[in-house]
Amino acid sequence: MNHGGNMVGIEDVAAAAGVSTATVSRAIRGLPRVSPRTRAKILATAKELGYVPSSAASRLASGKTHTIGVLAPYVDRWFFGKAIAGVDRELHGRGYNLSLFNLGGRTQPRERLFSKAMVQKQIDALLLLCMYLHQEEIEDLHAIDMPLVVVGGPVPGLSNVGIDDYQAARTITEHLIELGHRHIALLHGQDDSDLNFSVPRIRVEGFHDAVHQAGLEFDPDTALFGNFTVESGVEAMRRFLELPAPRPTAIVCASDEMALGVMFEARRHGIRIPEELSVVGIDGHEMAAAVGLTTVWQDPTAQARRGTQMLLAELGGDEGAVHPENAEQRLIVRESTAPPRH
Amino acid sequence: MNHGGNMVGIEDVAAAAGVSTATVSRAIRGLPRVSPRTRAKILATAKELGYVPSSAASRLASGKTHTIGVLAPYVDRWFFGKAIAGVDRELHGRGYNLSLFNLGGRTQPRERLFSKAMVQKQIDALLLLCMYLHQEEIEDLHAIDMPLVVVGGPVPGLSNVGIDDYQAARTITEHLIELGHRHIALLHGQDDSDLNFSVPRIRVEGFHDAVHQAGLEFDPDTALFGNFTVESGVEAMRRFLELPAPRPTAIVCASDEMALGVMFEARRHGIRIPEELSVVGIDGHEMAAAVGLTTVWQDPTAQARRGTQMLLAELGGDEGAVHPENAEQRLIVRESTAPPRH
DNA sequence: CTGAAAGCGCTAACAT
DNA sequence: ATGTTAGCGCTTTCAG
Repeated sequence: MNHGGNMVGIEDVAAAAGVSTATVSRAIRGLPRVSPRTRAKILATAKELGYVPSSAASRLASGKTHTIGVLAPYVDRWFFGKAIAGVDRELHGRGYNLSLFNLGGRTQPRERLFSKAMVQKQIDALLLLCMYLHQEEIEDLHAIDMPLVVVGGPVPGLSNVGIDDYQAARTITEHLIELGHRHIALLHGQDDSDLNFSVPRIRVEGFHDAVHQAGLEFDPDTALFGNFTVESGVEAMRRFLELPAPRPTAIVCASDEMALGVMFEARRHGIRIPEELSVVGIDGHEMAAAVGLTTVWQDPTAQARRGTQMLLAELGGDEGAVHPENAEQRLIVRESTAPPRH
Repeated sequence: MNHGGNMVGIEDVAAAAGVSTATVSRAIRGLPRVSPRTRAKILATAKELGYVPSSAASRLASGKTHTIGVLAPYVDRWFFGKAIAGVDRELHGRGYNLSLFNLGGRTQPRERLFSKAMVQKQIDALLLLCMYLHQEEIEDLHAIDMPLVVVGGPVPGLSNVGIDDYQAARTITEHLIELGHRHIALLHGQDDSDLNFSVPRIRVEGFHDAVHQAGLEFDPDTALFGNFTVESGVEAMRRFLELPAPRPTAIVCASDEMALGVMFEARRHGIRIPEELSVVGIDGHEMAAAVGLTTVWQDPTAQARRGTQMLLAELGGDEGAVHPENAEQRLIVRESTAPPRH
């Protein structure tokens, strides 16, 4: 253990092992063209000396940062937390670092983070978590010259891994229809600025199509809005309760978090679920299971891992590794849905 | 916009502006000793040429990475997600990067991440999110030669910013006692390996002291265990229901997430809260508000921001900036608590 | 399979 | 206030 001062460098190892720095470099990075014996010796002395390569020097010389950037609009929300965990799990152990860029929900007044150069010099590849994007940001993204994948909602022109949101919304809505519901309310998920954030819109489309194809009508007055949070679900339920009778017998929420808010507030008002109101969500939040919410399950962690694998493969020279891919989703019927009473 | 190939370097800017690279460097970094005129000119040409400094070169030459490392046991749990968001918010705009090291809950078989050199070469400072630590890891931490702060539970010998967990547990327990409860159950928060993870233990102590000082006795049979997740709260409630009568009239949970699980499962079994059972938690989870859970609120985001500020100040030359600091906490009484019936 | 040497693109004295 | 000049510690041809 040598303290503070002069960290041991590659030259020290080279000298101690009686070889050149070039050989040490190859040996340590597991490159070929090093005899087993020399490699063993080098590795041994390196460990003995407590040598750790300077990533800064390595970056400069090689041009590789061994860092993956993750751009997320939030980190403290279900989908994003799960996804970030997935990226990390995939990176960990492969010697890659995870650099987190959290846009903190700020929408308008955010600098052009993607500006080619700014990001390009810090990371080898970018994983974008689904979010709203301004037109110019999308353009910047297209201009970025490095492996790039988006996890979650689709972004025009970019490869993404995620569920089929349209189908998810249809599935969950049809479940309600099959149970006999004819009057269904919708809690839109609408983010701060959804100019190009397609997930909310796509889910809504799935809902509408399911309703219309069943020959039902959607009463625009029963369209509620929320921003994907539990709180907004609570508020939406308050507004729902003010709707004139006959009220819808079911409500489809664009996310589990909002659905949970709806359920909580319903209970608070003594409305029994599912007897008086059926509630469904989309996502597969752990709490959804705990409260018995019927939903379409998805696994953001797995999606993020998949996206990361693609990025890594592409970096490893496997061209075309990054490509659009649909993720697993599954209807899970629990106790928040039942036939309407009438 | 020049594509791919040769990124413009500091020399290009220097040449174009008719100055030396040293001056360009100073100008761009906002250092003194540059006349306003030259600086303006340099900034202009830099922007015009689309120049962005190579962070790799800068790191190598200066020894500073402008990156803060965040070590977290989880990223997809309430406290951690909130905290990471806080760090990022503080870093963003100050030109610092956030490098996330997620231990993914793996406890035993994890390499010595803190190994001085390994981490030291990649970051300027470290923010540790409260978690269990093995003895040797604590030692490694002490050996690390850079600003270091822990957010959340205290770690022996290290500065931390967080709430007084002992007091939080006492407060919430005394609330129950004041309401008249004499028979109180406890849902311990116990992580995978809590050898040195003091938060659970400290909260339990607060609970016990409150109970004993009120002249009450704690029935060891009513000690339940969970791992801070909602699911574990659900399971704990199932075990609670198997307790022989007379059952406790209240239960204090070491975290809101567990308390939520308890509430959900209680409802499922038709147990009315608070009439038949009072439930309390600790944390201030958003959902706690939605379901009316009485709790001791805290703000992990603010704590993390504070910790980050200390780190940044210390890096800025402000020695002693990093120091232990208690964070705000507050009892929030909602609808999950009431006097016992009897 | 191994070594020599030229950078990678900045920063930091030290001069001027 | 500005320029000169060594490096920072690796990686990478190119030889041998």
